[in-house]
Amino acid sequence: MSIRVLIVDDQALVRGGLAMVLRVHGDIDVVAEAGTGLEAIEATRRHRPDVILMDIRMPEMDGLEATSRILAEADWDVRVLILTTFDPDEYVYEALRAGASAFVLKDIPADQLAGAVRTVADGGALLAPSITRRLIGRFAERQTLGSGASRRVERLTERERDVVVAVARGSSNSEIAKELFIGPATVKSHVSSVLTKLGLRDRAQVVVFAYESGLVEAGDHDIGS
Amino acid sequence: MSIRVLIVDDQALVRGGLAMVLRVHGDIDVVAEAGTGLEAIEATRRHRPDVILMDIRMPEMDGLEATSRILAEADWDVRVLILTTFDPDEYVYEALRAGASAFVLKDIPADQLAGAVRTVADGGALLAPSITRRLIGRFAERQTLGSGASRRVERLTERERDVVVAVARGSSNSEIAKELFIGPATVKSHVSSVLTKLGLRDRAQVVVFAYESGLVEAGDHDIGS
DNA sequence: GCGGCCCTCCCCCTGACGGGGGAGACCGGA
DNA sequence: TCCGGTCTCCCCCGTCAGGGGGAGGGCCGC
Repeated sequence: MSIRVLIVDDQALVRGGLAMVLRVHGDIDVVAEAGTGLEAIEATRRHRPDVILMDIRMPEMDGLEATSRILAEADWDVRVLILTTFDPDEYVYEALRAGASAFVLKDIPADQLAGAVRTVADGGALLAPSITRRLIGRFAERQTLGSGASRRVERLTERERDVVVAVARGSSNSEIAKELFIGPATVKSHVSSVLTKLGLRDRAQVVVFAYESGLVEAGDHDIGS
Repeated sequence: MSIRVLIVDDQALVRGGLAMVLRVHGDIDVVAEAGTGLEAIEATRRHRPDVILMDIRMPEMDGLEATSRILAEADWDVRVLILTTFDPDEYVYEALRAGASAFVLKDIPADQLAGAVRTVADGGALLAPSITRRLIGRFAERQTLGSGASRRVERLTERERDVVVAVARGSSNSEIAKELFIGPATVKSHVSSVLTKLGLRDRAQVVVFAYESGLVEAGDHDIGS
């Protein structure tokens, strides 16, 4: 069964070129084209494509907005491949947030485009090499930025780390005492030694330290009701 | 000028196959092979390759450890392309942390391998589609997880957000007063309304909220001396 | 003009937090 | 064996944080 593709770009010439490039592959079927975000939504509803090649800069709703809306309302498996000329940071991150499965630049060789479409239709994801590089950079940074701080983490005893983690969840001393099955006085003394060892002043700074050192990570838990 | 490549894999047969696949491309020069992590380090020192195809599972130091060490000591531009059979999560993240530029599976078509080597040599990065998918997933999660919390952020006034950010740096009320050029009493009242509006108890929980909602991000600032 | 919201600042009060110092018990290494 | 580190807990005490309540001025919209 062939892959049903929708091409979205405000330049008819580009759409035609892409369609031509893709049609030579027997397993890819270009079912429709659209020139604006609104048209893309409409065409998606009507033709129910598997993969959408989406440009970003377009009149009447850009590709990112269209992507969000399409993915929000689609009740079948549709994947969006962002295909753009430039690669400004914000676009990439917005696109990924919008739910795009791929972000490739228009300088991609024609033969690789078909491969990209297949990869995306297959449930895979791919990014332009330069973007992958930045994403990895951001990721690796998150993992290593605590290097200065994590050296100090090692000065803490195991129990002290337990207390730090509990503090970093927003627990009070008495709550921590219950969590760890020890007395409140013990928690106090642990907190005190943590403050001394890390050169911090109060529990709020302990929370900051915990996040910055990677001891806890955003998303590990909820806060508030 | 051709790309100098070092192939590291504990199975001679695999090394031979990879070398053969790559040698048919005129711009790629396989300068050495290694069968263990230690040999990889040694071969890297001697041959100074541009790109290293690195297997993970090997006797005498695995590929991740070898990657870290090589990148730590190299005084020239060398990039590591991890080439493995499986793709367990931990390996990927460890590999990226170790500084790898690419992570591809051995099921990659032969002709794309050369392209991957060129991409990496060019300063780009690439990941197997399934891995890219997970990485994007993690990234998008980071961006959206604050959705529940960020709705509550909107209930705060601008000044209150200023205070929250300051609190999330570990500042005391009097310090915040100086930072914002207002009186300590004003800070107190802002903090109080923040606590009320967000349903929190103390400033430590405010810090947690700030990180979890994305109002501040790990890496935005340092803590302690 | 009036009400509502925001920002600014004040009072008092309670309680949790954090500093200082000490102590007993356990464990592992010198 | 004794010493050092860790974990447990105690007391006293000062301070800062947070709750409650109030107040004046500025801005905006009705």
